[in-house]
Amino acid sequence: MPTINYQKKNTEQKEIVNVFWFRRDLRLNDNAGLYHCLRSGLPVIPVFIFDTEILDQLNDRNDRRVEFIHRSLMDIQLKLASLDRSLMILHGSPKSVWRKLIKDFRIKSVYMNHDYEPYAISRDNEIRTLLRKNGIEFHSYKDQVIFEENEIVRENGHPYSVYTPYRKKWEYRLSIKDLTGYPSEQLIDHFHVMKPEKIPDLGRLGFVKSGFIYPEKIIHDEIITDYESKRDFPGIRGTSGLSVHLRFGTISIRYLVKKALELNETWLSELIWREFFMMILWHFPKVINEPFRKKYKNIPWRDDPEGFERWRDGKTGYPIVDAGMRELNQTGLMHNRVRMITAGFLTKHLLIDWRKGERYFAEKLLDFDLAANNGNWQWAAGCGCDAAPYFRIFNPLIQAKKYDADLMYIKKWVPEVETSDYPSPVVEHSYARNRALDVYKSAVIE
DNA sequence: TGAAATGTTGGGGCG
DNA sequence: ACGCCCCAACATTTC
Repeated sequence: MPTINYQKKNTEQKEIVNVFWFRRDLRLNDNAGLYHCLRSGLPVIPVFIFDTEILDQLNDRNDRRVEFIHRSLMDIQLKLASLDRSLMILHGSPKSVWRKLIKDFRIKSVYMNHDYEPYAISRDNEIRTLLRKNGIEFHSYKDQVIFEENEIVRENGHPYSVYTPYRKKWEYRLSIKDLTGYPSEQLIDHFHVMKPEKIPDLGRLGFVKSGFIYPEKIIHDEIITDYESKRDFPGIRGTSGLSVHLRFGTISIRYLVKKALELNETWLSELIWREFFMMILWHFPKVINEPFRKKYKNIPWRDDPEGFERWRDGKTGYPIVDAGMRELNQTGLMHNRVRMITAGFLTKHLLIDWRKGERYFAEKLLDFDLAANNGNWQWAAGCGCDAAPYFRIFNPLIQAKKYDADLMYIKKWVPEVETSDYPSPVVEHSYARNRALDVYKSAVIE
């Protein structure tokens, strides 16, 4: 029998481990990839990488998302520490960090969950190649969505570009097994025993605290049940407020869909919109830079730095628009109806390129998700798949009257609204409306 | 997930 | 009682 001498001296004492890589799935319970990893039979080292490729691009050192991630990691760490386990927090480019991990540990397999954005796909391809070169297995699982890009397609195999038939097929395809949870939390003792590592504070990551309020992770059944009747009123608590938890995976989509089936069909539909836009981005990554519908590509957007600034700072002179922008600036969130109104205002009333608004939301939104943000901005601009026709223009005064009649929302964010300090409208509504109609009409190729 | 413009209807005031 | 006008309310079309 031949002797295989495969152990190098410096790895001789090292235990073989598997690694789980946390990314957009910052939770211990019902986590598909984590579950499979913990069942692998080897001790598991959980890692998170503060990716400098992403962090270095953030303009603001006061970024609520970094703080949200930081807080979520602390929650995980607290739980692990109570069992003498530890999350490993690393900082650097994924490639350099993985090179180091490969050196420091004797890794058999690396587990993670699929991540679908273009950057994540290329990052994961690179890491997969690196691991493979080093003889390490790579396992990735569906976890972030119920159905992936190719699971809900038309009869001819092509992707949908209209929401309603997509939703119908999605609901038709859904079965109990798609919602089965992964009891990863019950396997916590399969993590490698190690001394709990201290999580570096935000300052060491180059960020500052923002006076950030962690959005609650509680599902209030009554809010979901009353969703249709209350969701359009920004002055009351009518939406679930769970978007950020979906964004970072601090809550499981399978659990939320189960709740939706129990409580409210319309709310389920919102969860399906999320997968619809993810599917669109996956199949048509060009939408990041271009309108989904080509015939909208020649709209002569106005160059209007002052208008943009007034929109950005919540000083347009339209109370509902200003309230929304100030809510965004102050909290990192904005009520969904108001997102539609503010996006419509920038694209239609100011005729400013939707990409500028998209970029601003991307910078500010705590729940920022590339697919949803892009899809919804294109919807507002009229150039997206299944978008509102361009001539559906919101009147910000009517919207305010309909959805914030008592000024609860407006007064909260624009306290000076009824005083002389409040600016006059940046542009008169009916003038702006007609201008938008004219410009779109002559620029859209029919 | 719109709003404005235009058309229609019907009740009531009034000659 | 009747026709005419006004106008609110609702419906339809248009952007």
